[in-house]
Amino acid sequence: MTETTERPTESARLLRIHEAARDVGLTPRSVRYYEEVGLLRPARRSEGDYRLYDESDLERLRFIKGLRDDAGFSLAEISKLLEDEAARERDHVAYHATADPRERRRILSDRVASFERQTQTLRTKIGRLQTMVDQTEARRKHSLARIAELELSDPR
Amino acid sequence: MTETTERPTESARLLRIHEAARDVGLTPRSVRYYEEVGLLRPARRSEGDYRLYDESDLERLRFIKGLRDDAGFSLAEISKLLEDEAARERDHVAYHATADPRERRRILSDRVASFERQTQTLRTKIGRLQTMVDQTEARRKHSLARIAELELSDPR
DNA sequence: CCCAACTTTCACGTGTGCGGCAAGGTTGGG
DNA sequence: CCCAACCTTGCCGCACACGTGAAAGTTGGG
Repeated sequence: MTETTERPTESARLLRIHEAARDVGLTPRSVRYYEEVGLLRPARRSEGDYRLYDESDLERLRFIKGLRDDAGFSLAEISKLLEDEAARERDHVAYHATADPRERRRILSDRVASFERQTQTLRTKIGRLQTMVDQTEARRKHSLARIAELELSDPR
Repeated sequence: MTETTERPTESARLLRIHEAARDVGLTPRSVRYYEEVGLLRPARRSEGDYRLYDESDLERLRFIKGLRDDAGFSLAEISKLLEDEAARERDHVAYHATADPRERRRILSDRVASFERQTQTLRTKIGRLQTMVDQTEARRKHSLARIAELELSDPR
């Protein structure tokens, strides 16, 4: 009965959809859409079924937005990355559920491997972008070389 | 009049749409679409209005494909980058149209600036991806640190 | 208790980036 | 000259990632 009303310290940190969306720079529609396609787990709901978001939800939304805007990943690709994240979450729970150091080491090793896969995905994209940068740089240097030639044949 | 028929050395290098598309790893449909949205200038046409592509067209198509697949740019963003490229082409023509060294230096300087803008666009994207890599790496190291702790409190 | 502002779900609309088909025209080897 | 294989334009369709109402319910301050 004393639990019927939420504690203000907790409920104060719960945001409704437009607040959450504004905080992370998205629209409510996008946030609902992400939930629709399974990128967000069903957020907590109010008595009247309003979606309520906490700080971890916001982090997740920022992560999604970062991948979409900055990295140019499709929601499908983001979904894959988030599955890994979810696996890490499950591992986290499993980690605290056990006291066996061997088990804990295994879980942590999985986490590390998961992080490494993620950086690999990102670095592949970086590599391809870098190739384009290199090509452009080569052309730039070619132009610079021609300028230098001109300077020689016709100094100033 | 002696120009009515094309020279075989030239026409042999002209590809029809499906050959061009296959060469660069696209579909004819995509190539036509890119033309439709203005990414490719109207390619040369045969007597019967067939699209004919030369090597520079293929380069352009590879450039587009690279930006789309590897870098994840939208066709709109690619369009911007190609406008710069077009400006460089015009400069190239202007370059050969003049013999004035001052003018030539100016044109080359513009080219260099254009290349620098392009690398800047690419590097911005790389930077954002790198931030994500760094974050992931930080979490990985955190996990590694915890593994190390475990090793200390419970060696083997 | 009222009401404006917010929310819900449902559903159709939009722009992008093509796929695929139809109805016809072109090319080029035999 | 014939015909299979290619090409043309035109148009409809589709998946993605939302935008935009509509109709109804919820919330919370006054």
